[in-house]
Amino acid sequence: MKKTNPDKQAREMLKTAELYCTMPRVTILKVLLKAGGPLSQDQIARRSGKNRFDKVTIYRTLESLLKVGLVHKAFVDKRASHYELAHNCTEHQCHPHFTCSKCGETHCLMGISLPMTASPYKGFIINRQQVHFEGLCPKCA
Amino acid sequence: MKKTNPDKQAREMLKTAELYCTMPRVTILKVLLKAGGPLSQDQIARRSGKNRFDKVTIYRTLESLLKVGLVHKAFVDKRASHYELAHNCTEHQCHPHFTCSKCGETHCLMGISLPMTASPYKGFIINRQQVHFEGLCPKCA
DNA sequence: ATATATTTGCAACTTAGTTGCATATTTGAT
DNA sequence: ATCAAATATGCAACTAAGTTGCAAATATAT
Repeated sequence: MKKTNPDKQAREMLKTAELYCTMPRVTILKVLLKAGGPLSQDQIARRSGKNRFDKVTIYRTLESLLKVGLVHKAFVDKRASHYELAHNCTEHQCHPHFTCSKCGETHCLMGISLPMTASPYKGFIINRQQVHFEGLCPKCA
Repeated sequence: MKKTNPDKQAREMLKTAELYCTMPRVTILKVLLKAGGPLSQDQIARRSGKNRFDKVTIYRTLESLLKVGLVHKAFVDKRASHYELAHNCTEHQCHPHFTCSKCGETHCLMGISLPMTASPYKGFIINRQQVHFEGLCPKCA
């Protein structure tokens, strides 16, 4: 198992997606890689360290990453969208998320299989599905 | 099957819940009864007819109805929470929702059974689950 | 009818997210 | 390495959902 170099990895993701390789983009990708779960604009900003990007930049970066499919909008909590890397997700179906109502942390439930995509409710065409759980995580239970 | 009187029905719901029976509450309940699906504050306001309540009143009314369990927060779309009557929903589990990405309408998928509540992901206690679909409704397909 | 408990509406605020535009950075060609 | 064209950034100003404090209005029980 080779030592992963997040910086290199981020740059390669951008190059493959044919996006300009800029500092905000590299940094934000690294933050998301490290987090391993969904983050809001605000969380990303606070985890970007010395690189204090304008929130507009973060939003626009996330939009670019969304457009090329590197990132997903995972869910909305407290009026804020949370974004995560699209690893392991098809464009139609992502894993469920679990938000702890005590500590506020969100976890990705990768092992659980999703219900359907296969329930053609008379004429409805499902393009995306989202499953969100709320409760207590192991630490807070 | 007796003719339903929404006004009476709304008042009875409030009385049963031991809430003051005020005009905003009755009206908002009637709007929700008629809609049969989730509505945002804005949508409720526009469907309240001549009774133009302040948005603060609508939010506070919804909060009261939430507290006594008459109403659910169904999902968030375009940064706005959508509320619906808690008919047919336990406090833990509601039916899935389907939002059409073309016309924006949201439908309740009552027939579909939900996946789990029964997948104890090592230590996570699930208190609520939400399933949301996006795609094209029959009219827009 | 009236006192008490509760609700309403206004104004002012908070915060996520957006838009226009001038400046700065990336990139590819030379 | 240099430079022009393409693209991204940051600022300021804005939009819109939702919240808070408080005085005035309304519902309820007696």
